[in-house]
Amino acid sequence: MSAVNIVEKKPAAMRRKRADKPVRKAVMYGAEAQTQILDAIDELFYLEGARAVGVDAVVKRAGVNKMSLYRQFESKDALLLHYLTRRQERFWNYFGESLAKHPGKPREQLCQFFIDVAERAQRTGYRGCPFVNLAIEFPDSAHPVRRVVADNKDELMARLLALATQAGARDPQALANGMALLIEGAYTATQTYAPGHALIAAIPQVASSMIEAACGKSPA
Amino acid sequence: MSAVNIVEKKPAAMRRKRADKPVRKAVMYGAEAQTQILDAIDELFYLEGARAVGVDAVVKRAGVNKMSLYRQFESKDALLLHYLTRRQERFWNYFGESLAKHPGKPREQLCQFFIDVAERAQRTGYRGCPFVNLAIEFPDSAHPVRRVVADNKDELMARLLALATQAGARDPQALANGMALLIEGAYTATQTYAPGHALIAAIPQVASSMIEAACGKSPA
DNA sequence: AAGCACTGTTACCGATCGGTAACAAAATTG
DNA sequence: CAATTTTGTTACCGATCGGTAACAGTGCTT
Repeated sequence: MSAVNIVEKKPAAMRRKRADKPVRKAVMYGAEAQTQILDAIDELFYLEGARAVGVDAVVKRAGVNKMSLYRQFESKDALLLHYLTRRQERFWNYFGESLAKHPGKPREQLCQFFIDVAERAQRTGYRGCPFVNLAIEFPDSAHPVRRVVADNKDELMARLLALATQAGARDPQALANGMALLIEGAYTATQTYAPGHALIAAIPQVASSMIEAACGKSPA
Repeated sequence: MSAVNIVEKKPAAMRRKRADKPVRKAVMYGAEAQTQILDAIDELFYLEGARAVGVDAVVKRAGVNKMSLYRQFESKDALLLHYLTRRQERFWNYFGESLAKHPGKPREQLCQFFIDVAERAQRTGYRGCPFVNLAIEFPDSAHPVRRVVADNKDELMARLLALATQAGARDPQALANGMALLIEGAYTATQTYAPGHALIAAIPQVASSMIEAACGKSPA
């Protein structure tokens, strides 16, 4: 649980059989195992927590053998980093989708992101922000996953600052700070407050009030 | 890790020896072990995480024998609840101290709480909100610790609503929601953003802006 | 056909998890 | 004093942790 290597040991046999003779059993099974493992950890680590889920649970869920896992990935730490990269892709997809709903309207874009977060938070199986969860599950700030989390948050802050500037905020950095804290708070509140608490539904209103206060009444 | 019992198995021998004859070795050692265990978990669970710390680490830190622990406490779950109650006392102490700095001035009281949170967050060994951490470490919302956490947050929300009302907010519930989200965000940001990030120092400003926007310019 | 690279499977490693049985010494009780 | 309760200690329980050695089967390449 310490060494790190984001890349797999081998690119795995990707070549197909010569023609389409009946595929017997084995070839390029490694790549298949890899995708099934990635799918398994994406779900298990998120839903049950990275610490709570052992590799035995992963291989069972993925339907592969433990050795098949360790031939594709260096260690559980490597699994964690793969999990993080996939979750990161998903996050920026969400972020981009929210913004795409209001092209050229930064204020509406910011608001929409909170609307969408609040909406996802109501869905069953929602477990908050995977980065937040990992950061808290691994208290040692020197752990490799913590760096990835911090990088993600830095990138988020940069995007927020850009949006706040475009939105015409009087103090863009102040608004970006407020948005950032609100986002972390929204994620966490979904886990600390009782399920279905009214606070979650109120997230978009709090955000839009903050934006309005920072930019002025009329949409610039 | 499932059954719960907040009370100890036995109140433990609290009676002293007849006079003050030389205390040989054993009597009322149980109570002493109890306090040392409570001190140990208060530190270990917070700093390293409740899941990561095993009972062996607890007894080692407490300087007691494992059987001494299990004669005082039912299970590790019981330890968790004791840990929570102590942390809860501490939290409300902090909360009360912040408010006591500005008696009768709810706006300043609210601001002060954020100032003090941000100050504590800079201290070494700060690991965020113990309730947040426990909620995330135990994904199962049916786990006993989750109820305690939810209760704590409900109580916090009630206090915030009272303060927001006293502060003369136009929409007290809206301000209380904002404060609640900001608090969760502040706690979490200390763990997700890189150590010493400027965002943490900016917490009080964000809070005071929000309060000002909700109450109006002049201190009512 | 031979050699090689990779596969799946089993069985295992030492360490740690939460928790306990059992016993001897000590202190309290009568 | 004798009897009982509480103490400290050791050794252990089955389960799970992350990780691996070893081997037989399979397909590809030459």
